[in-house]
Amino acid sequence: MVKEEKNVQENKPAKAAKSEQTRTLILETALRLFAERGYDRTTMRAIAQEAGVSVGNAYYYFASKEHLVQGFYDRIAGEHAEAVRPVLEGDRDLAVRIRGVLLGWLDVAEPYHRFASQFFKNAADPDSPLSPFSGDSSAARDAAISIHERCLAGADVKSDPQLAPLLPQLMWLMQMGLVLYWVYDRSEGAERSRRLVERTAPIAARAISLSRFRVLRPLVRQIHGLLVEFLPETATAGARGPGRSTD
Amino acid sequence: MVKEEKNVQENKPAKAAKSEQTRTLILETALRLFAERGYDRTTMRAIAQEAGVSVGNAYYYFASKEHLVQGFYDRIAGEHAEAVRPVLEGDRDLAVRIRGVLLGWLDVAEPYHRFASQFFKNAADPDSPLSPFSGDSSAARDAAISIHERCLAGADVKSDPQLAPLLPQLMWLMQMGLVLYWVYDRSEGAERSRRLVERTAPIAARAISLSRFRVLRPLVRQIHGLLVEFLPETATAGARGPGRSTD
DNA sequence: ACCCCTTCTTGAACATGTTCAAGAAGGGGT
DNA sequence: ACCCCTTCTTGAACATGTTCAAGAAGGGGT
Repeated sequence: MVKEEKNVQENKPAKAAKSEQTRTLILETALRLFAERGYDRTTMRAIAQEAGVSVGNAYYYFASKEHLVQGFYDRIAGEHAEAVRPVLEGDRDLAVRIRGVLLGWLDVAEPYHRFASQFFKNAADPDSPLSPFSGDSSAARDAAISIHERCLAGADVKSDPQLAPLLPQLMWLMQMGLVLYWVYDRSEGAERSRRLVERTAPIAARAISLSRFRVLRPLVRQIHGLLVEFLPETATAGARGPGRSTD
Repeated sequence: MVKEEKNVQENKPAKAAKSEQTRTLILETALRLFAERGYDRTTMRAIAQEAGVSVGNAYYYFASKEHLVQGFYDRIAGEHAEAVRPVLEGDRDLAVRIRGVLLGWLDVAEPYHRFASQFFKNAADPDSPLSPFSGDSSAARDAAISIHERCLAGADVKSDPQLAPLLPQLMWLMQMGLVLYWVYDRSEGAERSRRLVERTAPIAARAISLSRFRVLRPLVRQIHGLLVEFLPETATAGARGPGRSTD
């Protein structure tokens, strides 16, 4: 249901359905066990047993334990888009909107907080398909960037016109920073991460609206140049790790 | 030589020397093998065998394979401090100094670039002793922050007086961002990372010197408040992940 | 010289991610 | 009905980080 035909070529629908069913069963079982016991303490043997298949079969559908986590990203991205809808249709104050989007993410991600750090271990590996910059993650990434796009577009703030089109990606980077902080955050209910959002959102909003001031013109131009060079040109262009283009 | 008496209580010097010798032998062997074959492809068995000790003995001195990498951090930190000396005694222009410090790090780290991603996979796990925020990393972290301290202190730039004491840690965070980028950077000779430094250093310098302007006063105050709350109070205070204090 | 306590050292055993050869199931062409 | 080819499935075997009970080594107090 979430994604189809990845490891498997196109078949007759009936056949595919059966195969997809097994695949989904394994994935769902894995995500459930991850949530129950955490990533490290969920063994491939346990997943297989719980799903009623053999270990080898799990590896037939998923190249590694890490690949099982991809479904987690897609799920969070979808739920975030959903949760954030009222915010985007509500207040036009940028600080409020940014705050809502980021807190919304924290809400959606909360159930997975316990084992997020173990996911993240893999995400930090550029070679991992779980890396937020990898091609495999582009769907979730584009969805997130588009949220920030709408967040900015619906706000009553004018920013530097040259900078404006780059801001959604910049906000996404900021969100990645938040995610990083959140992963490390051990406080009750991710209290400190929420507080970080509360304090950061107005700063970001203020910085964005200040970007039109004359004193800041040279700085803003410099930042603009930096972003043009180092951000991928289009959000939907797919995988874009640093230097990937030169491989 | 690099660090003493960590796992081992104080003993008579002679005894300690022998123990320390074994410890060092294991560490050196491990670092050599890491450099030769990469982290993942160096097994604990291989390290033990190459060092002429038993696997169990390696675990007597190092709590885990990851702990062996700590030596790598210390080494890089030391070499960086060394490499950066001429920069800190040279030009007083802040942009030049920041550029020098960051490029210096890239130079020092270059030989390890190939394996960095494998190291960092573990470093991103907050529970890992390799996390740059962990207590085990505080020595290397403090060394790095102190470099930025000297970098800023020796520059001919006046920044907002309230913000000034927090800047070294902020610069260190920025450096962590660079490290993250560098880990992902696949370009020849980390070309793109170097370019990122070239473009970022003047921006950082400009932002720092702009921090005294009146228009920016409210923004700077907000940022200051944020940093006071979210940065550990003293660089040498030891482990300080988010919320660690509440555990 | 001897005893005892701490510090080191050992290698087998364990846990768990991953691979692999073997074969079962399914289905299409004849 | 039968053959063959692809798709699935199996569980034992493998690789490798980590633990542990056992004992060796060393040295200080008597």
